Amino acid sequence: MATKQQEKSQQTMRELMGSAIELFGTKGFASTSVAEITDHAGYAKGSFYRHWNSKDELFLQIVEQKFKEYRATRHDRVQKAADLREAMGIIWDFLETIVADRNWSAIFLEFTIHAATNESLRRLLNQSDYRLSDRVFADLVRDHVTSDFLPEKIGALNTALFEGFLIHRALGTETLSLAEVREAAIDLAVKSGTRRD
Amino acid sequence: MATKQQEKSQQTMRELMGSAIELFGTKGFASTSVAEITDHAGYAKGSFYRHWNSKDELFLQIVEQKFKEYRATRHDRVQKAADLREAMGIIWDFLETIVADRNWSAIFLEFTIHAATNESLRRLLNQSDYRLSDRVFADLVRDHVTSDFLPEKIGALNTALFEGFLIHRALGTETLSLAEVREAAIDLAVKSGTRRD
DNA sequence: TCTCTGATGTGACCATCGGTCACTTTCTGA
DNA sequence: TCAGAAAGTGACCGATGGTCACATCAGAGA
Repeated sequence: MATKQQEKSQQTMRELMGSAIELFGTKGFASTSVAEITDHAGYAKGSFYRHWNSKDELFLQIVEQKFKEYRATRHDRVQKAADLREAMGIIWDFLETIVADRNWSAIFLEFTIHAATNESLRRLLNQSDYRLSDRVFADLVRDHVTSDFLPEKIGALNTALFEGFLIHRALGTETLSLAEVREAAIDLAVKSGTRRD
Repeated sequence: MATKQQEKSQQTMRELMGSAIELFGTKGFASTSVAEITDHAGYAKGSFYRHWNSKDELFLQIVEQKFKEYRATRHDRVQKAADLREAMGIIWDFLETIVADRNWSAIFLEFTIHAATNESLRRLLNQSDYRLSDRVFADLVRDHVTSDFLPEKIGALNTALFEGFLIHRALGTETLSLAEVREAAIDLAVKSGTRRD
């Protein structure tokens, strides 16, 4: 179906994206220049802008792809939870998948803050394809919440605690382990999501 | 004591810093250029580098000053707490002082992430003069912790939740109110800091 | 009062950045 | 075969953080 030109174009995009993933992954978003990405892949800088309108746009595409991968390794398990605590455990298994991608969790954080000062980028990033979404979390726990605490708020508390932990890690603070944050977050969710007696 | 030259130099620094505080406060750290800061204060760009070695250095100085102000409005009350819950309440009064400085809490976040990728800047920022410190928090709650959960970890959980909330706010997510985060954080601290029965 | 020294102030200059565009090369379909 | 479209190129643009040779000025010693 695809013509030789289209094939070539997609091959170039793959090469540039591979180069970008490698460089972003080692140097971060801001510290990696477009020229470095193209040089490393053996192209001229202009080629980059044939395929993407901006560095941000390529990065968003990488984020989307990475989150798809994360979800692929975890998503099949999310519906089987019997209660809120188990649902939270499955959610934190997913979050641990992200943390395991050592460099990238810090780079997501970097890009998130970068996007916060840009209206349209911020709107894009708030979509669930590009980020942990309060809404997605809410859908996962909704059936198990017996209190009148909104499921969305449980999701928001969890993502806040998770991203706050990422900041600590990015700064090299070793006070908290992931396991401890996980336990605290789950306790918090169970406490607020269970009807008080 | 100070010669007229020293006087002049300090006056210039004050003017440049005032200009910087105003511009950072409205446009953020990255989006404010050194040339803008000096222009707005009526100096040439070179003058800036007579007084500071970098844009980062000036910003650190501003952060230090601002945290000193925050502490000044709150610090006198911290020792009076009767129990862990009350100590946490006082700590969150302090955190609310920071949140109340609407733009700046977002800008601290921006600079924190910016500093995370720079070894020496990161080390500096981890000092308590420039940041919420797990250690300072720990000292405030230590006397009221009856479980064997480390006070430092209580501090870290709190700052993580707080800074995670700042990310949500920076992205314009309105799911959580500050009051709700405060309540969750205090519950979390009381739960983990109180001996289980 | 004059002069020398060192601190303050200046703006042209530098390398680098994200992004643009006129141009060349390569491919496609009639 | 050949015209037009798409892919690839690199000089160029304006803006950035930072530098530096030079100008200006305050103040101590003569």
